[in-house]
Amino acid sequence: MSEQRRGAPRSEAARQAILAATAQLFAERGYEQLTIEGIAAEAGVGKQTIYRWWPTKSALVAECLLEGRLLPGQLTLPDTGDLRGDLVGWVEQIFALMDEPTGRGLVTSLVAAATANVEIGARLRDSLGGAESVTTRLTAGVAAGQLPADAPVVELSEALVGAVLLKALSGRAGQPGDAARLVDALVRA
Amino acid sequence: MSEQRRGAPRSEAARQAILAATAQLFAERGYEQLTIEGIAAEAGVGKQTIYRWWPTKSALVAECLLEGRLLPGQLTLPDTGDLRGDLVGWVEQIFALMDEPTGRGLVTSLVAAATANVEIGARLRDSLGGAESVTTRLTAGVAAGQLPADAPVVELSEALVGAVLLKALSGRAGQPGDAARLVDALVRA
Amino acid sequence: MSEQRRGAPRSEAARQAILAATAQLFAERGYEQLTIEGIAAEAGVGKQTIYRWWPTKSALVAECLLEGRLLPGQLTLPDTGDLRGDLVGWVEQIFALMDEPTGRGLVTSLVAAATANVEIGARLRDSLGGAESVTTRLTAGVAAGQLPADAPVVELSEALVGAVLLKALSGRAGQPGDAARLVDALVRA
Amino acid sequence: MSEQRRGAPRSEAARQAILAATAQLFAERGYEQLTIEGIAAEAGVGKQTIYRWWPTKSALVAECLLEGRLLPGQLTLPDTGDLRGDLVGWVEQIFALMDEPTGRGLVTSLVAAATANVEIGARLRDSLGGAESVTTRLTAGVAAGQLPADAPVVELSEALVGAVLLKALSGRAGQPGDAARLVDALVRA
DNA sequence: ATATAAGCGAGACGGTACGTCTTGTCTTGTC
DNA sequence: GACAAGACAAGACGTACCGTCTCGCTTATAT
Repeated sequence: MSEQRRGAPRSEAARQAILAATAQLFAERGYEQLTIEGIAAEAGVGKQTIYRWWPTKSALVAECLLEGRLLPGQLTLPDTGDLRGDLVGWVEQIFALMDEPTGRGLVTSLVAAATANVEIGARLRDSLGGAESVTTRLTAGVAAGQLPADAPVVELSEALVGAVLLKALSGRAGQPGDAARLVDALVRA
Repeated sequence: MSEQRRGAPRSEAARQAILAATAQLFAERGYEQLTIEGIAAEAGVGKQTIYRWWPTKSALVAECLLEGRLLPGQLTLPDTGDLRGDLVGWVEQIFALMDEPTGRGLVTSLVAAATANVEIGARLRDSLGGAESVTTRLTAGVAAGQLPADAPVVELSEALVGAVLLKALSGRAGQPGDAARLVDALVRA
Repeated sequence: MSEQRRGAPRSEAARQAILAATAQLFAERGYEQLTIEGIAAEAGVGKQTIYRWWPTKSALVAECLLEGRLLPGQLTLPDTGDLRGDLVGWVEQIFALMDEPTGRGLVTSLVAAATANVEIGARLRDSLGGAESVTTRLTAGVAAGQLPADAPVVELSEALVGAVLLKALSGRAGQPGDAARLVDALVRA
Repeated sequence: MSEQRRGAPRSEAARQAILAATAQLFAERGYEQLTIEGIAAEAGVGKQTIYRWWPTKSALVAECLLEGRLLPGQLTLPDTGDLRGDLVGWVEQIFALMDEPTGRGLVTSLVAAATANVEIGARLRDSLGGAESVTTRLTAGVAAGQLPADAPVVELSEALVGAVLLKALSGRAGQPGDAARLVDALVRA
């Protein structure tokens, strides 16, 4: 029954090397400077091996993002019970990240990647905030009575993440008090 | 007294031709596919004339944006007295624009340009919303008593524009009702 | 044991097309007007394919010269037994060639190429005269008793070829009797 | 009667600066690397001032050569009474010059210039040897009875200079004894 | 066992665009 | 009107990558 494929199976070692090289070069140089040839050389792999499995540079970056190889892990939004404090802390973390040149490059590179690939955009929204962390946290806030029962959690989290991205793009991060003011504007009593 | 420059002055004709060609090719092909060589050819200009006055492709795009050559003019946010209605209509216009492939390309291209150049980012925030239209409209709403006197107009307008951009990036525009829900989430009574 | 090369082997078709294009454009326009870009276009080849195998324009021309693609074939120095007659005839042929604009361009272009590349100079000396034809002919003359046994054949042939080149450079070819006078000055008695 | 020209007369200072700059850059970089822009910059002169008076780079070089700004002055062929010794010494001087990289560059650059401009070729033949020095010296030798009365002085001097040039082009200068052998081959008792 | 396929590293290939350099012409204001 | 300065259209330079295409291995079924 099973029409079994012949020939060598895909090399997992090559796949790992490619994704690792992509993540490293992305971090070092950013999305624009990322080249397939550079990745192939760094990974010790033929270019064809990349083109065989990923149609575009952006697809490759999307897979890295999905595997969590691009974003630092500590950006998680905690739940200490203090909704406002948690949100402000999280936004401040992101602003601090964007104040280092490294961090701003990371965020703009991710956004650049997102402009090239809707899937990266969706992924980025989810992993930066969207469904996963912010929405969850807001929903918890509703359950805890810190937000009205009918609070539009999805819209609020998109607005929060969007405002952060916009600040990243326009290089406006970092003013002390910004984070608190933004959170208060969206999640006020 | 007068620091007198010598040599031929900058050619305004060349400058106009270059900006016009940039705007046209940007609209036709987007930021990524935009090439200095293509612009020079389209404008009937030597490449050096471009490099003499603009250091990068992104600076050239920034100047086009500043001169209003990239964004359709009809995106202005009106003031009919009905704050909520005005905002919802404006967001719906943007969502409608992004539903056409042309429009989404335009917005993502602008964002891509913004990732390459902070000035473009700032400009984009201002011209899409930021200070200029949305903030003004919200301030008018405060004056009209439709918003509390202490409403954080700057933060709210950044959140609104940011949410719109985020939807553009993640390809999520267009669900009917989205615009209204977003506006209500931010500017509720 | 065998140092095995990997990757696609060099394309002989591309090599032939490049050399043919070089020879054609050299004949049409001369060495100075020869451009790598023009050769690539004429040959239907990427520029990099030229740069991959030849370091400079002059190296490319040297290879064409080595393969006999630049000089007309009929310039051979015959051996009819009449040493003086053979030499005079050969010099007259060259002077006649240089009287046409094409011919003078060819020779000055070859010399221009030689100034850029010692190898071309050596090649040119050999193929125009030096070791190959004139020396051989003079040696035959020695054997036939038309020249003294200790005649400095190498120096004489260099002097003959040198004098011809010098006339080519100074545009002095073509006076009837010049060829005979030159040969007599060198190979008298 | 005299149609009097109006306006400023040609600036001799500019002319001198241009020729001096040309000679210097020619010596530093050679004919191929010589650029009108470089000369103008070095001379502190507008490009147009060069184009106004010289049609081409080669005409400019020709004028330098004519004014003796390109060749070292010590290359004169002396007349000590010893014809063979004078000639051998002169050829050895030239060979020695060509053994330094500077010297070979100088000669090949002059030849390159000659390929671009017949006038330079004629000038070069004359100033390196032709009419001026070698022919004169050989004529003196005839008068002194060191050469037969009917010796073809013009042809011999062209052959001598030509052989030297050919050696320069093919990079063959410098073997000790070469100079003597060459002179003996042409001017034997 | 022996075909038959596919994957792989390597790298040549036809292209496109880069950013720089130079050409020869032109346009200023100064002398 | 010559001059220094320098903008301009044109186009070649040599480099970097693109995405495709051979090569000669090295695995894996499938016969």
